[in-house]
Amino acid sequence: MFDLVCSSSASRTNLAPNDMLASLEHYARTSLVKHDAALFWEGDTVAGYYRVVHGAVRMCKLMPDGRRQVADFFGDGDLILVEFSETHRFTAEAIVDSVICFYPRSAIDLLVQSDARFARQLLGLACDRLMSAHSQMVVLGRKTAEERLATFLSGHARRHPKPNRLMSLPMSRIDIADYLGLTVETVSRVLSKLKRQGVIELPDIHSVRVVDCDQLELMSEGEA
Amino acid sequence: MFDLVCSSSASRTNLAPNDMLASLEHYARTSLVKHDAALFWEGDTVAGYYRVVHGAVRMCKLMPDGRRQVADFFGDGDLILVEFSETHRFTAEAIVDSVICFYPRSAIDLLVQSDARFARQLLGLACDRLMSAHSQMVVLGRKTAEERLATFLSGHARRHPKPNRLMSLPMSRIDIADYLGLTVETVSRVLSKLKRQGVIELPDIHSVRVVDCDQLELMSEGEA
DNA sequence: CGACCGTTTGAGATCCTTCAATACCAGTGG
DNA sequence: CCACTGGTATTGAAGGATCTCAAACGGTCG
Repeated sequence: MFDLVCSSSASRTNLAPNDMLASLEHYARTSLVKHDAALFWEGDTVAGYYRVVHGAVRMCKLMPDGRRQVADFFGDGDLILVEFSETHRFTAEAIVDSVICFYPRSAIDLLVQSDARFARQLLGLACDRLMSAHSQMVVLGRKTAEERLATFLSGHARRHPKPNRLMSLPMSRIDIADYLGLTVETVSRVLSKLKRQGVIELPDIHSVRVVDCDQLELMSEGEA
Repeated sequence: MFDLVCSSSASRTNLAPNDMLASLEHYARTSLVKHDAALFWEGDTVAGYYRVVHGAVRMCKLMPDGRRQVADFFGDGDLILVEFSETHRFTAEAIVDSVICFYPRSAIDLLVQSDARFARQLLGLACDRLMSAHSQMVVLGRKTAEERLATFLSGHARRHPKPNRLMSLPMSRIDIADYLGLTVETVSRVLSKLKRQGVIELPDIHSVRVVDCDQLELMSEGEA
């Protein structure tokens, strides 16, 4: 399984987590996390940091009455950047069976303290994530259901460019709904509408083919 | 005016920006930014970093049709952490006449590269902000108008504890609306309702007294 | 004073949610 | 092989929270 640790390539950011974490591989422990199992729960003590070697992870928060918000999705190669606080403020769960690499907190902290270049790279990663988070606020605060789905799909297409424009959506409709601040029904309705309009195709439940990428981009900003 | 640079104390985070930036004061330039004037615009080249010495700043994004989302507010002492990208992805504007300190990018970059401790502190700041951003996603994606206002007010009260619970809201109702993903009218209506219920008082347009803090906290999670 | 701008309040419209029914698919056991 | 079952997804109809449009209010500044 260890060879999987260095197998990923497509990162969400321009940074290379593999380079960045190369000096940590000595301390890393890789494990398999089953579908819907948690990497950690909100309230848990921060024991270390996780990287998705292969699979998919959602980071979410639950309100007392059960309402849920998915703050972010992580795919192959992504480092789950957590706060420097004592306890986790969010729950991380595997969307599908995933290979997860764990780095003890002490190792990361030591490296951050001693290696300015490493700290710089982590900082860059954190700033990129912060920017993405702020962009997502525009989605949640100001966009219509159709614009939200268009933003989600075109963003996904941009991050995971595929030869035939067929990309996989490992997460369920509920996950998408909770990520976009909508209900499952609305997500389903809008996807059906986009399909009817010929903007996308839905070969199977976890696949989307973006037929008209430009149109999708326009829709994502309400310019269609 | 230079003495103002070191005057602030109440930070949003547990880090001390003043300590952190002490070694940068040599390169810093302080200036006055008028009410509603921009520190920088979306699309501008990132020339450096800004810190609010005294005053208040909003960071926001505009959609093509004029819809606006305020991603964050910055108060006395806050460092406006920007991405390491070439251009600004958001616009920063002064909410009131503000004293703003500017640090050239080269100086910060150099320090980040050379001083692991400094980089570590910036990283901590970035992670804190990231966490706040994720929390705001819950607000924007899943909370009702009443819960949003309650969250905003109790969060503000927690960050700016005042002896008589009288805190200032320098931003306009529109700013609050654009921060919470609501309309001005809804913000106004909910504030009136909270006032009627005796949870808050509104001595003047830019002041709020939190009468029942516990109730507000409960309301912010939909447990009232 | 009077114009202006931001805020508050009211009434009707709308988009999304809620509730409900149906469809679909994989797995299981007869 | 097929019926059964549980879970997820889709589709429909009705309701509701928030938005939109509109008017009144209130403070500020010339």
